[in-house]
Amino acid sequence: MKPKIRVVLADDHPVVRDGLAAMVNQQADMEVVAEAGDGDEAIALYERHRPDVMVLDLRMPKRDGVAVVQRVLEINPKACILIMTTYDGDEDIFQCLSQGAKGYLLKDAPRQEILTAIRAVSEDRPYTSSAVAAKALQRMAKPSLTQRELSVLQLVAQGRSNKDIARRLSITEGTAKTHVKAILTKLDAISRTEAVAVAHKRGLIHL
Amino acid sequence: MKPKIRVVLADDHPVVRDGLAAMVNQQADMEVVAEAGDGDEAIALYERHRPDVMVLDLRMPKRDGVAVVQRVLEINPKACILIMTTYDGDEDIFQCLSQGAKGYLLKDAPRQEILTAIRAVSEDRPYTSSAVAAKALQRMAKPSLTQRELSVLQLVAQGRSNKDIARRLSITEGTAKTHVKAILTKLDAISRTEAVAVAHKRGLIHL
DNA sequence: GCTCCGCTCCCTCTTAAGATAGAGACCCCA
DNA sequence: TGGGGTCTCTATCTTAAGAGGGAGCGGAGC
Repeated sequence: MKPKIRVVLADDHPVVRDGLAAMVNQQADMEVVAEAGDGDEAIALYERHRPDVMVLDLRMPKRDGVAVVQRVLEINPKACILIMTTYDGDEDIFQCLSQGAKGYLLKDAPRQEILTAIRAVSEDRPYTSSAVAAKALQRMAKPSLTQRELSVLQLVAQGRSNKDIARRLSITEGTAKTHVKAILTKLDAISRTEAVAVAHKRGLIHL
Repeated sequence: MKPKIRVVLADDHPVVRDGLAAMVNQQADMEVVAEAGDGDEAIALYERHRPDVMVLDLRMPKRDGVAVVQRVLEINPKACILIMTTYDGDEDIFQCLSQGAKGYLLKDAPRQEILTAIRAVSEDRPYTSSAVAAKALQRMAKPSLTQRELSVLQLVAQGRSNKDIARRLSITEGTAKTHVKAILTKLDAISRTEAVAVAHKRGLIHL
C-alpha cells in the first residue's frame, strides 16, 4: 500500500477547514495532518509537518496567501501548494502561480475536482481549473501597472484627491496626475471612479 | 428522546456545505435533511422538507439571500432562518434581520458558536453574534439612502459621469448632481470615489 | 556606449465635479 | 389641512480632474 498523501490545510473559516478535512479524510489515499487558521500558523505548520500538499486560502489574517507562498517556497523550493479561494478575478492568483504555486482552485469547485487537484499537485503535476486558465490568458494581453501606479491606485480607491495623494507619496500634484493618467490609460477607464471599478473587478485592489 | 432539529443548508460552496453538514451530523440533537447550492433550490427544498432551521448563505447564484428570506417567510411566516456569510459590513444583513431572519453569523465563527446559534434559532430565540450586533447599532445612527440615491450610487460606482447617469435615469444633469451631493453628505464623503469606497465598506453596493 | 522604462516635474487648456441656495410637484401621514 | 420627505429642476460659482504636450534623470539590459 502506498503511503498516504499528507495534507496541511490553511483557511480562516473553521467551517471550510472542516469541510475539506472531512472530504480528504474520507479518501483512502490522503489524510489531513494539520490545520491552520491564519498565515503565520500556516507557515509554522508547514515547517513542522513538511506535508506533501498544502491547501491554502488566499485571503487570510496576519499574512495573506501570496506572502505564505513566498515564505514556504523559501523553506522548501519543491513545496506543492494548492491555492484555493473564492474570487476568480484576482491578481494575486497570478502572483502565486508565477511564484511557484502548483495549482489553483475556486471554492465553489465540486468535491471531485478538489480531490483531483490535490492528487495532481501531490505528484508535482500542475493543476489549474479551466475557468482560471482562461482568465490567465486574458490577463496576459492587458498592460500591467507599475509598483508606483499600484500605490497611487490604492489611494485613488480610498477616495483621495490628487493633492492628497501627492502629499502622502511626497511627490507633486502634477506627478500624481501623471500617474493617474497612466492608470486610466492602462485600465481603459475614463474617470478615476471607473478605474477603481475596473481595478476591483480585476483584483488589482482589495477594498 | 427529543426529536432531532431538522436542518436545511444553503450555500454555493460544496466545501462549506460539507463542513456544516459534518458539524451538524456529529451532534446528537440535530441532522441535515437537505442541501441547496443556489437560491432557487433553497426555496424548493424548504417547501419540500419544512425544516426546523434553515442555514442560509447571503451570496448565492440565481437568487440572493435577501430574496430567499423574503420568499421563505411568505411560505411560512414562522420559519427559523439563520443567516451565515463572510462579510460583516453588509447592508443585506439588516434587511434580512428586519425582514424576520432569526439569526446572523459570520463564516469565521468557531464551531461551537455555529451550533449554539442553530439551537437558539430552532427554539425561536434570536441569535446574533456580538460583532454583528455592534455593527447594527452603529448603522442605526447613520442616515439611510433613498431608493433613487441608491440607483445613482450604483451608477457612480460603475464610474459613470453625472451626464451619463442623467441620461440613463432620464433626468437632467443638475438633478443627478443633486442626488450625488445628497449621497456625499449622507455617506460623509468628499468625492464620489470616496463615496463608492464608503458604500462598498458598508455593503450598500456590491461591485 | 546606447536605449528603454519607470519616475519625476513642468506647462496649458477644457470639462467635469462639487458647493451653495432656492423652488415646485407629489405623496403619505398625522 | 398642513407638514415632511422624496424627487425633480433651476442658477451661479469655485475647484478638481483629465487631455495634451514636453522633458530630465536614474537604473537595467543590449
